[in-house]
Amino acid sequence: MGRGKIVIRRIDNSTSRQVTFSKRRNGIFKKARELGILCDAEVGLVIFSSTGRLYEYASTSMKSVIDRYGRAKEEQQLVANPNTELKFWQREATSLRQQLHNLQENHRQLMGQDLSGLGVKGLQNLENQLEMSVRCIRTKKDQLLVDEIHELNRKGSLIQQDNMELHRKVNLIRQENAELYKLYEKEAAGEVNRDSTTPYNFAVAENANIPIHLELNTTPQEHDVEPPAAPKLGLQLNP
Amino acid sequence: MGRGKIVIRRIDNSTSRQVTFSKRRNGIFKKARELGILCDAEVGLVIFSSTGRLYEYASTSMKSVIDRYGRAKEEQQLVANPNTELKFWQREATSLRQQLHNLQENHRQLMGQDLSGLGVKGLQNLENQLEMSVRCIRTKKDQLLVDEIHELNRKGSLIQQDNMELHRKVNLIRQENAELYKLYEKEAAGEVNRDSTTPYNFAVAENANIPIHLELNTTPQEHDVEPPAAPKLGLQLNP
DNA sequence: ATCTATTGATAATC
DNA sequence: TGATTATCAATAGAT
Repeated sequence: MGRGKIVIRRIDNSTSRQVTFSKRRNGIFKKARELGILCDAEVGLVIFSSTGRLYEYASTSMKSVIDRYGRAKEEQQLVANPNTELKFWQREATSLRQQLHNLQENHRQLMGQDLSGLGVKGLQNLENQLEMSVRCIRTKKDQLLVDEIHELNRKGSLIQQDNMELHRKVNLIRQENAELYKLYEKEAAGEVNRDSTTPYNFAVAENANIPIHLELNTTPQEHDVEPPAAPKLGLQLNP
Repeated sequence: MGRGKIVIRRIDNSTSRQVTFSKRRNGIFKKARELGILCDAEVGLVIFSSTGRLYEYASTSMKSVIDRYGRAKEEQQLVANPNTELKFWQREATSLRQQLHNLQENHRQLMGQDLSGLGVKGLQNLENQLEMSVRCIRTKKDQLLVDEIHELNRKGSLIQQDNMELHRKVNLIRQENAELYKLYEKEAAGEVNRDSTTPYNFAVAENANIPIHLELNTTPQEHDVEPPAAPKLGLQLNP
């Protein structure tokens, strides 16, 4: 792949050799990277130039690659100490990596990707599973909304009770005042001179006839597994 | 560098991924070998496939490369100090466990379980994601079914053509026979004595009027992303 | 470094 | 898998 064909043998000219080294080094690093990404592989590449310089590429980390290599080849003599605990953790990591890999595959399929390995049957199963999930989630969501509505209704009820209580008290006080007012008028008519100052200012009746009418919908929303329409958010009032 | 350009991202289809892995693995090994020879370099290449299989190439020996690498990086303590090594693996396991845990949680939620940590907003997101997944899966499944129907229709068309061809031939032969029969009758009536044996037995007309009528639905199913109803499986005939 | 004519690698296909 | 080929990518050689 160049202006001319070449035979694969050591390039004598040191300049050409270095130039070729540079070009091909970049090429092979690119290839290594692409292989790692395209094929989901762990790749480690170490190159020492003829001048002794080190160039390296690793899709994960060189340490990870070399360690994994050592384990794969069962050459733990690289790790002079055949430590049982060390082995334990290495096996643990391997196992976890495997689980992670499986779960990732599963996860991708649940996300609707990477479906090429599945037939109609498998896709049907997946679809059913997802629909079941959606039902669960909808149920949960609806439950939350219903709970919220109940809570709001409960608070509303309390407030309404308070309100009625206050209303009752207001009425009582109003009556009381009305009576006091009558008493005062009578006294003022009989004895005008005894006390000309008006100690109290009765300004009660003006607020007495507000029609307080707040009724909360306290009947709970029926909680179907699949409600015919999405429940409306918020407190619902029946005026 | 192939029939079509590709983008460098993980290949979804696991078969293609493996095929590509095989080809590119060979390619990169060849490149590594050539680089080593042409440029007088020491090269070490380690590849773990996504299934965990190890492939390796070293211009000298992998041990030599790794040792030299270790010396070059002056990280021999990683291999020498079992304590550091142990800690590394413990951290590795912790990290993997964490990833696994996150993914498992996510996975359970995608399966409609363990939804208690989510609010209405989160549930809505989850629901949307799942519905997107279901759409992907349905699209894929429908495509498979539609392909199957097309294939059946194609085969049906071929058979029908065969059938019509045969029908045409039968008619030709029937005509021929009818003419031969007339010829024979004429001869038998005019020269009764010359040849009294009947050499042929014409029994043709009885099968000639079978009404062959087989029409296949050759119009392809429209392939909407979201078909209004699930397509019916199998070959559809228009009688 | 940069530029191309070429060879080489490989994606798609069977 | 293993071959085949149309294409794209890498690179040898020149500048």
